[in-house]
Amino acid sequence: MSPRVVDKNQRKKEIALAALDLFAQNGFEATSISQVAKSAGISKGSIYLYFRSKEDLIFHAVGTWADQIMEQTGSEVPSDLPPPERLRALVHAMVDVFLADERSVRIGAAIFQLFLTSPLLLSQRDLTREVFRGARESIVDILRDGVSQGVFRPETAREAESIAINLLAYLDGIGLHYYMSRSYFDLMNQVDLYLDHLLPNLTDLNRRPGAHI
Amino acid sequence: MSPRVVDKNQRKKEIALAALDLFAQNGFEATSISQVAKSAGISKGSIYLYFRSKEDLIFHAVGTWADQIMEQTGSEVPSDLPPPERLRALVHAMVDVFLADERSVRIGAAIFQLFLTSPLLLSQRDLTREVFRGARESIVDILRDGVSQGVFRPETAREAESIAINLLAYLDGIGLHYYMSRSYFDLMNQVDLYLDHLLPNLTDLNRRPGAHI
DNA sequence: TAATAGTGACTGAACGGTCAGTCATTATTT
DNA sequence: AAATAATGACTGACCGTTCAGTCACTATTA
Repeated sequence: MSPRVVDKNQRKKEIALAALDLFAQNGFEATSISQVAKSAGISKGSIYLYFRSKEDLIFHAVGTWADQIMEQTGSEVPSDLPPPERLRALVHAMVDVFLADERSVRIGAAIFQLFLTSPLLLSQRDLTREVFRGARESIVDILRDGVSQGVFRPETAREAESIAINLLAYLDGIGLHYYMSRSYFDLMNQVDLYLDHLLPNLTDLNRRPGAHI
Repeated sequence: MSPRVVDKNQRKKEIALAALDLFAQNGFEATSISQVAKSAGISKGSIYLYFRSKEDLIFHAVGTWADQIMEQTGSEVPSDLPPPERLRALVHAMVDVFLADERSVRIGAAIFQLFLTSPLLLSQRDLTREVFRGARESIVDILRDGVSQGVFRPETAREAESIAINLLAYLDGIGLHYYMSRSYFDLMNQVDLYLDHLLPNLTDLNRRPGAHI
């Protein structure tokens, strides 16, 4: 029935990954379909055998990227550590997987801008929000775990969501700043400083909140 | 002998401001000169009487925006407060001026991406780095001031630069996340939580660093 | 005052180039 | 032969940029 058989899904993924590299280098708009085709070693027309439009290609490229990030981060954190160290290990894994790879930061920045400028494009199935939700839940789990073990202050459970939101926002911010002013500061040192300032607030059982003013 | 005279600089600023709105909405690349001309109420050709190129227009638009931001932020912080409250006031001012205005966050995000994808374009006179430097120095000044007044721990002086870097990175990150998932969390609450977790580390004179693990 | 000459702001058509997307054709398999 | 995969020339739209010409206004002249 059918001649030369190609694994459509596999090929789709290959093209998406080739596209992802170009997107990371030049952004979505500045990357042309012709470039993607050349980089993937196929013709321009063939792209449209696998993707309905450039928008569709962007969507799938971002999707495969998000999958990779989620997979890698999750598999790097040992689950038998005490909560404070587990939190640190998770953050380090996030930095290793996401922030230490310039390509990922570039893609992240491009996605951010896409979100801000044309919300309709990605918000339909909002993939990236899924990524953030996964990361946020991992952090909240550790915090709640620490409270029930008596290692973290009880208030931490109530603030867990907000703490996670701040932590993830910080990581994105420091990643952007890092690649804007390369070699200006040490990325991991900054991240550890953040944790050094955060953790005492969670562990010091005697500290009264708001006592600093 | 002489025809109608317009204030070239004034007109230039008007066009730049009109362009800025479009840039904030659609990003730099997706905004065409025709759109800018239409929005500014002049013809396409006239743009090139005031700017050498689109790149030149982008540069001036970002410049006027940066000037506005710097001006507004600086003028909002009373200088006679004790350092901890002064730091909080400065951060609040930054949030008010920069983060509470969606347009500014959008422009910021666009600049970030421009930096990452085509560093040559803006890095020539790197305006935005100037903005960050100004903000960073304001924070460092407050921290050093607090140490010499005996309100902040002596170590704070040594860490001042790193603390400022983290704070600014956090603010950018939380701003981006805020406008990505609108109405999901309260911006100022999150920022105050960050400060609540930071300030005790600066003020508690008895705390030993790194004692949390 | 009235006519005119001189000026720079401004215009919009046009240009070369690039883009996303299409489709008639060819290559490769069963 | 039949069916599908793959191609790349092609299209129309739009881009940034240019430029010859127009216009509104003013200074000078009569």
